[in-house]
Amino acid sequence: MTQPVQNDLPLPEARIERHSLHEAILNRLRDMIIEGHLPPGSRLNEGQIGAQLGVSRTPLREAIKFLASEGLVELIPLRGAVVKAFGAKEIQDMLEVIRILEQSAGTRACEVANDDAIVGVRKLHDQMIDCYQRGDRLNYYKLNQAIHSAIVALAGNEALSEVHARLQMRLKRVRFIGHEGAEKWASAVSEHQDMIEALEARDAQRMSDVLGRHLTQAWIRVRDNLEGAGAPG
Amino acid sequence: MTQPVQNDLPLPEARIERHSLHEAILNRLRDMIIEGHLPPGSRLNEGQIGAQLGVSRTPLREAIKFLASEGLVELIPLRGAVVKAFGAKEIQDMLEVIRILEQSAGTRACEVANDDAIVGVRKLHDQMIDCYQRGDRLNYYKLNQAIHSAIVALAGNEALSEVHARLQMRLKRVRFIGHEGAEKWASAVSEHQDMIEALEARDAQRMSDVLGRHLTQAWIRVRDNLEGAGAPG
DNA sequence: CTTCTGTCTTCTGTATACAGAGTACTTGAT
DNA sequence: ATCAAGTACTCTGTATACAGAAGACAGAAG
Repeated sequence: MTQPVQNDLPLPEARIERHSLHEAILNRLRDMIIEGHLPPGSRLNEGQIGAQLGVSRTPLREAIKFLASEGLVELIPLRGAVVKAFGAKEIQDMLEVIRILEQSAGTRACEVANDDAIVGVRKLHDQMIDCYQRGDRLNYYKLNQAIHSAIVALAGNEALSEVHARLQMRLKRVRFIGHEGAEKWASAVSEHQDMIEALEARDAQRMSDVLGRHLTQAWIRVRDNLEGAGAPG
Repeated sequence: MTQPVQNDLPLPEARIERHSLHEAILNRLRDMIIEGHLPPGSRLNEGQIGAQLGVSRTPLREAIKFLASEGLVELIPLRGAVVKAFGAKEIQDMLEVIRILEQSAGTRACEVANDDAIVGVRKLHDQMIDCYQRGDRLNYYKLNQAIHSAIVALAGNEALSEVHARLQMRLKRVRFIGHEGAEKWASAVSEHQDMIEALEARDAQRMSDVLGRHLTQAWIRVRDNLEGAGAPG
């Protein structure tokens, strides 16, 4: 790490800025958790991960503490951190809170969102439909999350967006593994279609209803894919 | 700066366990922020605070990262952490999210809470009324928070309770300074009276209504006490 | 008097060192 | 062969050391 660096070469983006190490480690750890490289319940070996990431334990531990407050890992005294494993009940509860937040945000969005922002959501929606038709699950998934975040953002409530983002982050892994069948995917797309129409019509009641239905269905879809997902309870 | 520091950390009863240092530092820092010892916008000098608490910078920095994820402090690259200063809009937004959460929780509580738990809330309420009649503002304040947390807990949704607790934590300082006048205090008590009655009657609609009113009023009460509270925006 | 610049101090960010608890392995007895 | 106790290794938690950036200050130039 403290090698004699030759400074006449630009090294376009290889170099990690001192001040961005924390963020960099955070993102790497989140990815490792979400992508299942660090499975739920597994311990985070600081020495090993630090070596793997090329940083010492000090900033790594700080990042782990940050993740602990985010709820992605759990701190166990004298035994370090383990990747948090969510049970079915916990997942259901989180999805219910997300539902509550999105319904409120959606209702508010119909009242206060400006037209340009709604057009922005429509564009995301069209892109997502495109991914659906091409069978591009990964980008569909990403756009799906982006759309939900965007709708929440339309409400113009920073705290609401933040809380929503945090919960969505925790569920990323759970939803990441869920490869639902064709008909479930189709119904999800259909719900999204209703959603964007309600939004464009600024029909708050319909928006709230369809969001409620969508999130309830989301839970059902997740639950069915939850058999051996290492989720106790 | 490297003076022999007198260990005046908690030391509540004898020995501090190795594994509890993290929690101890966290609580101390939270207290220092909530009680205004570290005013909003001020930088956290790691050396100074570490000496004051009798710990080295390493565990202190880890606690600061944790608080950053909680939203109590803000990390500024190469400049450390500063106590987060909330503007009026941010406070209003947070209170709105709390309102949303409490209304949902209150509604659900009327459906699923068991009788004993409701009796528990009633006891807290009676204690709070007692504090009101004795003019004991500090304990009134604490019981007030406890009651709201308890009502949310009645819904039996861990994620909901956690999100609610986090937001309430952030607002602790703001509400801590708010010394409202007699008539405002009286109306708050009156709202709480409605609240407990609605809960005992398991009247979900009324519960949601009174909670909505109570939280809206809470914002008004806070706003009026927000003049020179160092809150930009 | 103002402003710019070079230097010095202070503080953050990271790495390394060390002590103690946890974990696994080995050895001995039943 | 199984189980228990002792031992050695591993890993966490904390302290200290060090490099570099930010901020403060003083002196010189305009």
